[in-house]
Amino acid sequence: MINEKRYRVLITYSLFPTSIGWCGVLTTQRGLLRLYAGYAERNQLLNHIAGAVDSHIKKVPATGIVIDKIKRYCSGKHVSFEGCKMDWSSLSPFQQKVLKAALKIPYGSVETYGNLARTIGCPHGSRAVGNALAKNPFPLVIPCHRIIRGDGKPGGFSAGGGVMLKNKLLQMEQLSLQKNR
DNA sequence: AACCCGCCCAACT
DNA sequence: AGTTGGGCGGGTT
Repeated sequence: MINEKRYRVLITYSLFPTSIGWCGVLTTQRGLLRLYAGYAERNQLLNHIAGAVDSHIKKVPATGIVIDKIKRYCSGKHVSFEGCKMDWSSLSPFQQKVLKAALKIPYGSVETYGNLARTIGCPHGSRAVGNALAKNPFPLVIPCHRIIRGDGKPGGFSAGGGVMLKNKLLQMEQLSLQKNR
């Protein structure tokens, strides 16, 4: 449960619609705390956030560099999220390792769970990698949708929208690259 | 410490 | 196209 007292910081939230559904961010002064993406209804997203947060948090306008990038990414642009400040404080060392490795997968390309496990020095940890990615607090920004199964199937996707959204994002990235060739 | 689960994988059938 | 056993981190009791 997300709690301002535990984090010892103020948390604010913003909601905004995109072409892949309603998105939202939770932010502290340390940076991005949570990112939600792909909700069909604004209220679904609101309920989800309300269920994850243990205190009253302040709503702020959906502006700023990160939100801007998310909006541009969702509209099919080739966006780099490099330089986005994120609050990693609630994540285990293993999860941080997995997510930071995932961050290096370039726009428009994919990697398998097994290969990612190998690159972080955990050769038989594919399933553990999947577990860590399932709890990715920053979908889109950390492109967990670019990690697929070894047999070519998409695998799972726990962010709003599920595997449908995962496929849509991959397709969107392919299309964007083809256009700019 | 034991137990269970999960965005998996390779090697089978 | 299913099934099986292995493998791993993390949460729960």
